[in-house]
Amino acid sequence: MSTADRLVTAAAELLDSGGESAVTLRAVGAAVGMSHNAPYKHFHNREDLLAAVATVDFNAVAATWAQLRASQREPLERLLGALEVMITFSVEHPARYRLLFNNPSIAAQGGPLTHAAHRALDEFALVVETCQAEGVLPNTPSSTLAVIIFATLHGLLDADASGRLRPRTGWNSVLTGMRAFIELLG
Amino acid sequence: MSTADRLVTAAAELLDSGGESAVTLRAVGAAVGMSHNAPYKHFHNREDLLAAVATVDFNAVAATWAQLRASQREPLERLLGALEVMITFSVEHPARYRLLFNNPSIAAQGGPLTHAAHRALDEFALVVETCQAEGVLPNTPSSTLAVIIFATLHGLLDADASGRLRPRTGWNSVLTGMRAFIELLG
DNA sequence: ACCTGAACACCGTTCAAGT
DNA sequence: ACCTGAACACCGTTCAAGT
Repeated sequence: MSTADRLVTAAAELLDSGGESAVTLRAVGAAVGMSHNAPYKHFHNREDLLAAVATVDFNAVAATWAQLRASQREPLERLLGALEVMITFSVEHPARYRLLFNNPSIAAQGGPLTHAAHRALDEFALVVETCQAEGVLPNTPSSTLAVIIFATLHGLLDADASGRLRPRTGWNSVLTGMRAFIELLG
Repeated sequence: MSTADRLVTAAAELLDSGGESAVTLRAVGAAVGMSHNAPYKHFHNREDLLAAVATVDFNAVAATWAQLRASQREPLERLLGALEVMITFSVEHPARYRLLFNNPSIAAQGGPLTHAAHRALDEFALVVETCQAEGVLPNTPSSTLAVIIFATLHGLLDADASGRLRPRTGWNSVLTGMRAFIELLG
């Protein structure tokens, strides 16, 4: 495992355990047994390191979705499965989820991160397309429908993270809301 | 205008001009001609000051929506108008928008902020209800439908802020996407 | 009650120096 | 090429002191 990879892993673990503010270069350096200056030999700055974490996570999510697409489950089950992957990730790694979808300054970096984000959303769009081909979802342009569905998912996750979802809807999970939403579409 | 109000106004202006990182207590203090320590006499800490900005903004949005509801426009136009209010706010005050809907640690503070957020979302739900009564929107429980619509709006705004909306959909604005979405519902 | 200025324990980042 | 340690210019927050 390269030093760069170990730094990214350490940053991801710090995000999980203490949130974004816990990811100081000093803490990252200490986690890999180096000085607080070591990250600068592998990343341009702190944001660049965080972007590397996001890139890894986008690729991991995309890979999970690709696996799901290759499975033999029913189209609608595949879509709900894809949503569940994202929901689970946001629950288990809230700070890293925010890095993926709530951080304009990091998204603006472009480069490999943008590429990974595109790849992930393309994979999601393919799952949506399968549902459309089977008549489970309306026949609007698949790229825009995928964006709408994903936007709704993200919006519900954010509302949930802010504690504004449960008291208002009574839903026991974001997935319950997404089921209701997909039913509205179909 | 009380010192507390001036501090909140200064913080809001700093958010607009330089984003959240520009809101240092030293900058806020200087903006009102006081020391960097003055805010502590009116707010518990930096987060508390930011929460006060969010509270003011939630109330302003709620007031605009209330005005819209009292107008004599068509139900669907009122809904689109309500969406446009939020879109405009997010474009003109991106950092303050993120404070309202993208900041779990601030939302978790509870108190007047949570109250203002509820008031705003209640107002939005009433606009949705009117559309349902007129048969423009499906007849699901209005509180959950309002949450779904708002979640989709927020998701599209976030995708737009991350630069991931236009290249994928070609929509010239988030409102275009919301029109497509509402058409899907109706 | 409200405000100031010094002080403290942090940060990210830069730079000279080492291997 | 990779890494270290000192240094710099910041932060939020605390505290003693003033009015």
